[in-house]
Amino acid sequence: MARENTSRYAVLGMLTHGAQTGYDLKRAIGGSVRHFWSESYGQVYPTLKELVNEGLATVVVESGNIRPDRKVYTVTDAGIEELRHWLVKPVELQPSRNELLLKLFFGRYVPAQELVEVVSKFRERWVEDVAEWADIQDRLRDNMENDLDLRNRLFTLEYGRIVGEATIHWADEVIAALVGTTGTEQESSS
Amino acid sequence: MARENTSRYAVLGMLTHGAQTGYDLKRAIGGSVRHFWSESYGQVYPTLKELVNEGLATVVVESGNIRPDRKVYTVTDAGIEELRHWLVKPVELQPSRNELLLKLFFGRYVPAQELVEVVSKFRERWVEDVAEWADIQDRLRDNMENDLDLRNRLFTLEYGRIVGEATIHWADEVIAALVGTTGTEQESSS
DNA sequence: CGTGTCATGTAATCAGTTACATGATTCA
DNA sequence: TGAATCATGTAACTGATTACATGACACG
Repeated sequence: MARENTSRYAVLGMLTHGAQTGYDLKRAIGGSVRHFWSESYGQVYPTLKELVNEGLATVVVESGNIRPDRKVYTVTDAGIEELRHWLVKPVELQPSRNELLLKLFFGRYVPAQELVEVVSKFRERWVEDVAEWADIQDRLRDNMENDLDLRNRLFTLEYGRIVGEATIHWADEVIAALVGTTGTEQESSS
Repeated sequence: MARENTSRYAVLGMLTHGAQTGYDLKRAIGGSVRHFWSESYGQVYPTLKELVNEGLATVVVESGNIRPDRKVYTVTDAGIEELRHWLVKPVELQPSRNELLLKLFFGRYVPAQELVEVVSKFRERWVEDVAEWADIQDRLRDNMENDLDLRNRLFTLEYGRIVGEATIHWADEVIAALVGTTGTEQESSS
């Protein structure tokens, strides 16, 4: 089964959202979509080359005056079509690997107190993330550029908020339950 | 930075939870932890070999009477120690790639109606999953084997329920917002 | 008699990160 | 003067999946 190379679409999409160079692209991905996507240079540059080979983008080299040659990429109509085609395909079920849950599952090998600490740290990270996203959400709404991109972007931020709060809530429950059993002896030798 | 080879711990952990052979292990992972973990044979067999090389497990070949040689693995004390060591380490922040959010983010290139469909399918899958996990949760609680493993396992199922419900709730909001704008023209040509 | 289960594994390939390599310019 | 930013890329490696290869037995 063709494993879906989603990086292609992330790159293609960001090009339609104003990014022009590989460097640009990487920064843009580290910006507005960083809470749900990431790419490395080792992925971005080869992908751009491929897109050009396949006619989904064109490149113009801006050499001369400034620093290293700047390669400015532009999406072609075929590129937009490719993006559209991907957009309407139902999402693949994500690989679903959750390391924290795996640790909890095998949790009997350490004292409850240790589990509490691991879950607490996990919780703290979510608290920070949710706060950050809520912040971006507020600033975006103030900007009041009332277009489709804004609406869609708010959806993604809202996801972070809702799912994040649920995660925090779950962590609270788990911590409470574990603290309730502290003192209860965990199996501590094989 | 050492990328954390979590498969090792999944394999190690499942060995402590009753799995004995590679085949076993794969099935066990496809069972009780399938909603948050998965492994392929191509990962399981080499990992088992490594664990033995590192003294974290031992293997006894059961040849003779039955079909192909059955290789029965057992975790050593060092293996349990290794598992413990991993358990108390804070979880790495997950790569966080969410394809659905990426699609929403680039959503302006397709009509709102199409987005509604993509989100709806995503939602449906979560509804099924949550129902399934709630089911397992109920059955487990009835079994009433009141040990630590049960408690920890219920935590993982509870995660699925809470986060799943939040996800469904979010999807409802998004769908409602999108349906509210159907008819509003999306940009449909570059 | 064919399908499913038990049971092993490897080779090819893919997706992705990290580290390396280079180098000018700008700003504190 | 030294760090940050702009800007390119490649090579090595890792983690993981998929497809392939083999084969016997049990059950309907």
